[in-house]
Amino acid sequence: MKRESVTNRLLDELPARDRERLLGGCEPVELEFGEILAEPGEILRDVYFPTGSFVSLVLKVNNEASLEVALVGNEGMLGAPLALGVNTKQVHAVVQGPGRAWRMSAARFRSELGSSRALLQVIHRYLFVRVSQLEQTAGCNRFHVVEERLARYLLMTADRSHSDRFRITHEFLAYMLGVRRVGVTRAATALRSRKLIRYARGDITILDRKRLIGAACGCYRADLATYDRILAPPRKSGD
Amino acid sequence: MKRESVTNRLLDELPARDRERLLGGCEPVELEFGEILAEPGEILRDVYFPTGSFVSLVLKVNNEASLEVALVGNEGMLGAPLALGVNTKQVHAVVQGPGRAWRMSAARFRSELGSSRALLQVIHRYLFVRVSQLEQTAGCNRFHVVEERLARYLLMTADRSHSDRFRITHEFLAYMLGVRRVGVTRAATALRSRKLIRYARGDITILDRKRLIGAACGCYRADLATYDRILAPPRKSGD
DNA sequence: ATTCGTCTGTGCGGTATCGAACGCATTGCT
DNA sequence: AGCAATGCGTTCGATACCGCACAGACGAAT
Repeated sequence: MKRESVTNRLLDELPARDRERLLGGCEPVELEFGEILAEPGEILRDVYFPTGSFVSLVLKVNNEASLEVALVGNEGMLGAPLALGVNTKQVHAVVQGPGRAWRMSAARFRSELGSSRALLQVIHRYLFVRVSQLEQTAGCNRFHVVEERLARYLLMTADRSHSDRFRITHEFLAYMLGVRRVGVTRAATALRSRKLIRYARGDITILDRKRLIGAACGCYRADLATYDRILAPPRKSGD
Repeated sequence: MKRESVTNRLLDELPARDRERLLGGCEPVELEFGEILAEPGEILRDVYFPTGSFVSLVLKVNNEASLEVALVGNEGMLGAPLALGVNTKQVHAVVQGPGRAWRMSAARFRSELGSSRALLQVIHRYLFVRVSQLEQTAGCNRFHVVEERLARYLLMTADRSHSDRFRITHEFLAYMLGVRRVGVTRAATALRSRKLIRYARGDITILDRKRLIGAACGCYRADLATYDRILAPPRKSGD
């Protein structure tokens, strides 16, 4: 089910030479579910390039409500804002999918940004994608019903876990979507009754990916399109 | 009411030498209400540094609903993502407050970014602020009621128009907040009955700024704090 | 085997907002 | 002066979601 030797797509974009040097400054780490990689206000010590793992960035509002503002897997990285010269986080970074990642010290990453023009360009483009997807998510949270948002979120999670089956509870989903747990249960029940998903005690399986995409709002497809358009070729006039 | 000789705060951050050279590449323009400066998918031709004017960035969802994702006045600029090497917009840029702005060609701006380290740093920090405020807005749209959001929005507009009195209709506010016009009317009526604002046919006046801040959600103050923390001194280790 | 904690399902009343429709006042145009 | 357009206010029923509460079902630990 789970593909082997998953790599990081940002690193894949780099020329072999730049990638090798970057990886030379990285160490492989195994991230565990629930691990906190950063808290708001902290100085950012390390950056992460997930390969098998993925990380939720969660915003807390009024110290009670919460909402996920980004989901970072092997298509991205944690700590990209360092490229903007700011070394603090505004949000919580929580490991949602356990697995491997490359870790590099913030200082080394900044130094690498200075040495590799290709790296800078990729990170810049990735930041742009993140902004675009954040805009999309803002609209999604405002206009789309829980069931559509849940479907979108499950698809995003499946993509980043490289599997149609993964672990996540209704409680956790509620936390990420900024709704009540009961709201998730209702939406999940609806999706299940349509045979799009199956689940039991935190073990979720996507049964019909195509139709689940249909049940999700267009934001899922829009996110994918944005990523492909900005981060994949064709390269135009340089950075 | 309206202060004279309003400048742009990003430009103000630059050393005099860099600012002068940048302004040398700019021309002053007078932006009119409703003018469209950019549409999604277009190639970005010019960047703008508003001084007296301000511009709404509006996201369209499903070609029907709409939502403002940023409000750019003399505290910011339009076209900052060029610094990320991407020259297209995802959103609509509509002039909401008429007035002056400095305009510069996208090409020249990119060239200036290469020549002025101070400029690059300021733009980078501004981008970070925009991301943070976007995250805040995403949460705001999800959790806060229309009345709070309206109060916040009026305060933001007042700040950028450098006046407690400005023109904006309920219809337009509804468009920006992503709610029905009737929803705005109800919220506005409530604020008026509390003597926080006064309005008639698109002519809005903030009567009690302090208490209006109290009526707004904390997102307004949070945005201001983020801006001051990131863009104002103290400068730390470099970009 | 029993207990306990976790995960999921259901039911109830309350509320913010929606969609649609209509009335009225002011402004601007001819 | 007359007329149309614009801006604002109100009402109606519908709906999505909320907060709270409780009940069953499964799994792990003692």
